[in-house]
Amino acid sequence: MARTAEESRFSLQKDRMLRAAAQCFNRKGFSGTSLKDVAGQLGLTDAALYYYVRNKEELVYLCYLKAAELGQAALDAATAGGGSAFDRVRRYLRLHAEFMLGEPGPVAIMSEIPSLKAEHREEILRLSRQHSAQFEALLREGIEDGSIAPCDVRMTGNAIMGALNWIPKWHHGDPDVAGQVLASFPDILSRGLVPAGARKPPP
Amino acid sequence: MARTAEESRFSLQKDRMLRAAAQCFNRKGFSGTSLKDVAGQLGLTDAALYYYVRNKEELVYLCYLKAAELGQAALDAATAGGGSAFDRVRRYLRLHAEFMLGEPGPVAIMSEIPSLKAEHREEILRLSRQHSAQFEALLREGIEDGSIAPCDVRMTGNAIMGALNWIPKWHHGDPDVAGQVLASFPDILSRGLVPAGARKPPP
DNA sequence: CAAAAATTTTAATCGAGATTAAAATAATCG
DNA sequence: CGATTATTTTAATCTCGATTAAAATTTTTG
Repeated sequence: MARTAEESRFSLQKDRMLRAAAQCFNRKGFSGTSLKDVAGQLGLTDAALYYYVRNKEELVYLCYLKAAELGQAALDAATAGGGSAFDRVRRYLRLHAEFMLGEPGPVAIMSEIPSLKAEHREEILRLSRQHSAQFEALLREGIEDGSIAPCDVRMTGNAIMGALNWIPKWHHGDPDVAGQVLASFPDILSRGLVPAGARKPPP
Repeated sequence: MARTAEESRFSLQKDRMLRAAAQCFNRKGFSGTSLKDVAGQLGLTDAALYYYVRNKEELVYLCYLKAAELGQAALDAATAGGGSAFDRVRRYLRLHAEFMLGEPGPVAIMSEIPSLKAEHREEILRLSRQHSAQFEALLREGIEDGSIAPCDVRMTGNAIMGALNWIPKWHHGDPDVAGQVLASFPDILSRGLVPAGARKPPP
């Protein structure tokens, strides 16, 4: 069997597992979901999961890792496009919202950080801080180029992230709602960033 | 023993218990916290909790009930003061932020809703929806009196609630940070609500 | 102080879920 | 096809935490 084929098949299965796990963790939390729950969604026995993963903790860890990866990708994609910092922020808001609405929706689990073993926790927190820092840098850039009103970037970043991260708590897979979110969140969250005087008065 | 004295002492102890429980639930989630954890914080044995509560589920339920009560109080207090709808929203933002920063911080647990038994879940969801509805009504009022820019009130409400509810995830009891939150969140979250043209241009 | 009520502890039960090892099955390769 | 590897299941173990009943302790009351 070719190594690449082997690995691709393996990671396909593993990917399904991670999606299932993330879904469960989002619904019931780390301690609240049993391996049987996750395995059940895949039509497997709980013991089968140990073929892919060393233990339950590693399962959350991998979910987080993938979440971090996707989040980073969203941030990169938004930043890459060019335009004013404000424009890039807006793109990011859209992409992040899409991300939070998406099936695997791994990010919402961020509540389960305490369940990670110290080593993994450090790594995930580092990635998370890095992500925040990058977003805050973007805001700062916007303040300098004048496309964003001066503000406490740390707090503003936290507010925006919170609004986005909270989405899975009330969006219960309803596609109509998803549409509304995508249509309105970028506006709602970027509106407060517009510098005073840059808003066009009503006609 | 006078009935009132008896009850007040009882509820005092019970209150301590609920605070401890809420704190644990926020940290480790429902399934993640053992009764021993909660009891430990009170210097009691796990079994002692059963004197105050029928079982673990009732513990979360009571936490939620208290959270709903406090949240409602904040909303009432903000609404009572009068002023434009925008002013009332701002007061609410401040009070809600204080609430989320406060010691018992019971609200963040909203993740644990699935752990409630159907009957309790219904009640809590009802209260939660009622709270949201009231806030949205306030936004709608502001749109009508012109103090708030037209928007999708449902989504705007969700965004603001999310930003507030997420606070406990990153505020780890640091009093400095608490100060920054109170100083900036009302601004940050209300800035986007200001109608176009109503913002004073820079001098 | 002694009885009654309130509060907490001890000790025991009980099931659930994580983890493991060995066995069974399925897939792939030469 | 037969051998080898990959995947999953069975069955067993083991710990932890919820729950309960009975006993002990503390508090209150008359």
